[in-house]
Amino acid sequence: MTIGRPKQFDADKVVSNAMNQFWIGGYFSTSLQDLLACTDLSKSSLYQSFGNKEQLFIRCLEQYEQYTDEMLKALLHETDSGIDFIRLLLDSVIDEANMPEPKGCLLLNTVNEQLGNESDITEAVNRGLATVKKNINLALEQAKVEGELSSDVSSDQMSDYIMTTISGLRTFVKAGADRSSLEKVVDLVMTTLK
Amino acid sequence: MTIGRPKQFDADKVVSNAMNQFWIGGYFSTSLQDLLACTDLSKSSLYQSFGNKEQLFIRCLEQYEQYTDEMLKALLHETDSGIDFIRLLLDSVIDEANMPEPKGCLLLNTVNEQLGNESDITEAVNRGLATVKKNINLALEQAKVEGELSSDVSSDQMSDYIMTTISGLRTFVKAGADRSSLEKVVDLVMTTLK
DNA sequence: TAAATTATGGACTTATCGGTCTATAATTAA
DNA sequence: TTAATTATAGACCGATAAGTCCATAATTTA
Repeated sequence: MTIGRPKQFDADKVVSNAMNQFWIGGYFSTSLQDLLACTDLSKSSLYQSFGNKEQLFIRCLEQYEQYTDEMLKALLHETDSGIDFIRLLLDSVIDEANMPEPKGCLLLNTVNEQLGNESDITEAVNRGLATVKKNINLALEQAKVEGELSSDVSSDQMSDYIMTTISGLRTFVKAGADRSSLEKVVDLVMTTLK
Repeated sequence: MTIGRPKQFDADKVVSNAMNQFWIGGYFSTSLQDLLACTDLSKSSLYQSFGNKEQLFIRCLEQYEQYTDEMLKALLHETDSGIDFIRLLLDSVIDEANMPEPKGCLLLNTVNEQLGNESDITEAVNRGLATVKKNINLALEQAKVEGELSSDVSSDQMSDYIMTTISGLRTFVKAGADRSSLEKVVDLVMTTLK
């Protein structure tokens, strides 16, 4: 048994709250004050339990990766076809259009923050993006089996392409683009999948 | 004639230097100290001549828009076909891949900074993006005239699509993606243009 | 040369940043 | 009940942020 006062908080819940704050505000703009407020932790507890802002952020990125992985796997599982999965994915991206403050994707947001030489963060982000890509790859492979996608095309190349378009769409959602114009872009992207 | 000591600096040159600093570091992370260093201005001169950081930034965005517009017009003029222009444009985007610190596009960088309610900045960014899109649109119209692009496709829709892919490519350049994989994505994008 | 005008240098202000440290409260096993 | 251990609150720190202000230097016209 461990000796001493037990933790007064659930670490996963703390990370979850911090993750949402980082998601909304970004790494740089999220202050320690913000983190203390959304986690209901004291400064000492946060530093003692999570090290510092950067280490907490990395835990948030890892939790985000895990959540996203689960979400994508569930979506693929409940979708009839791999192509439909891609379509649903792209639609979900532009669902944020015309919303007051679209959050986008925490991983892509972080890439675009240009954090420079914070290599630990960069690595966590790239692990997360690789996980997303893997799920897209799975969907494309499934589409090939289903005969909806030519087996000639490289799933790897195509999943890079889908990732790229998702990223672009997310940026234009943030730029305030109309949903209707983004829908037309999605239509065009989907024509590539055949 | 104006009375008093004349300005000791060229305003356009100051804006140009500041623009480069913002381009490298982003709006948020570029401090007044950085701006004073790269412009060789004193704090008083900067505030007296340019108002504040935000107003200076907006002038930088406008200069960036102007430079980019000139650059794109020149490129289109010296390119044989509208399709070649698009290809060259996409290639130039991924030319930054595997470079130590890719700067990307100042306008897209700014969108991704999520500056919230700084509406003057948002407007300047969207003006700039509209200018870029207009040039892409011109190239697509030219491609139609040249018979390289079906007149059935909507240039407006297609230029939104090209803008989206450029944005996505820029993000993945920053994420450290290989040039070779990005080239394959560009190949896939180009197949849409026919 | 004098008066008017503008540019400039730099001290100063207020706020906030991430992070440290110490004293104390809480909880455990023995 | 005591000793060990951990959690917590909050004062404190140095650095830096954007921005203000005033005295002074420079240049003009008259």
